[in-house]
Amino acid sequence: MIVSTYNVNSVNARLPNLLSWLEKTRPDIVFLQEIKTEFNAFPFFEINTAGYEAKVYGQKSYNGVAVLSRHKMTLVSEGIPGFADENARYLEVIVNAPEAKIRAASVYLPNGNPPYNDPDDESKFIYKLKFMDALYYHVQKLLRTHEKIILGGDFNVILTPDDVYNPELFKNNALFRPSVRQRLNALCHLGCYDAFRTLHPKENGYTYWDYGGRAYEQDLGMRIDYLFLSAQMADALSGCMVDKTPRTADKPSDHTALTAQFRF
DNA sequence: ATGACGGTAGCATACCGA
Repeated sequence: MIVSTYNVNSVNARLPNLLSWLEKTRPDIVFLQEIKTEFNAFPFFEINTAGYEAKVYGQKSYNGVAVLSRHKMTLVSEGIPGFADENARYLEVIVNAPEAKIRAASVYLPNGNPPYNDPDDESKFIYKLKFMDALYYHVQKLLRTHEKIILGGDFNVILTPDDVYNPELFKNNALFRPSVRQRLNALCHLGCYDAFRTLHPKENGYTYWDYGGRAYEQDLGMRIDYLFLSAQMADALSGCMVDKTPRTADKPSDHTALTAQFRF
């Protein structure tokens, strides 16, 4: 079984890129973030034709998450249960694959940096911390089920200095500040296994490169997209890789896909 | 600290992003 996460930076702007990658990779489950469209404008026809069912938690212009699956799935929750959020950032489903029943969630954490015109405004950062706290308590509950669980998405957190090209530059950035790193570490310590880092302790594993300044060509990137596994899911993990093909294709997202393989 | 760059809304330019 193949599971991927991909921040597409608009599913409609990325549709040819996404479809050719789906055809080539044939993942069983895909988590999408920043689809930047409401439910009614999601390209259901093209995705269904490619062989995928889609669950969509959309939003106009900003945010929006989806799960694609080649197997039957049922909706569990739009948004983190118990957390009032005006933005579409969390979508949880159950995928009934022939080899396993899997609880799966697409996650898009807030960025948290202040607007450029008001660098002292901490409100977005506070929202990020609250979102992370809500996610922590929800995942704590999920893990008590002892199910096969996978959370995938853009977590907007650089976990360690090895996960960014120049940690000094990001010292005060909302992606790297101690309070968000501490919170993502706490999530890991609940029993969420970082699929990529578990199998690749040395590789940088970057999943995002800025559009500008030839950042991709110089590998000036960061690792902010993750696949987190419950122990029951991690037991089946057989591979994990950053798939750079969608980032190298025409009209790329600024992120690329992260893919894991499982054998049950 | 600031701008490059790209996407959306909507028609000029503002907002968002990592």
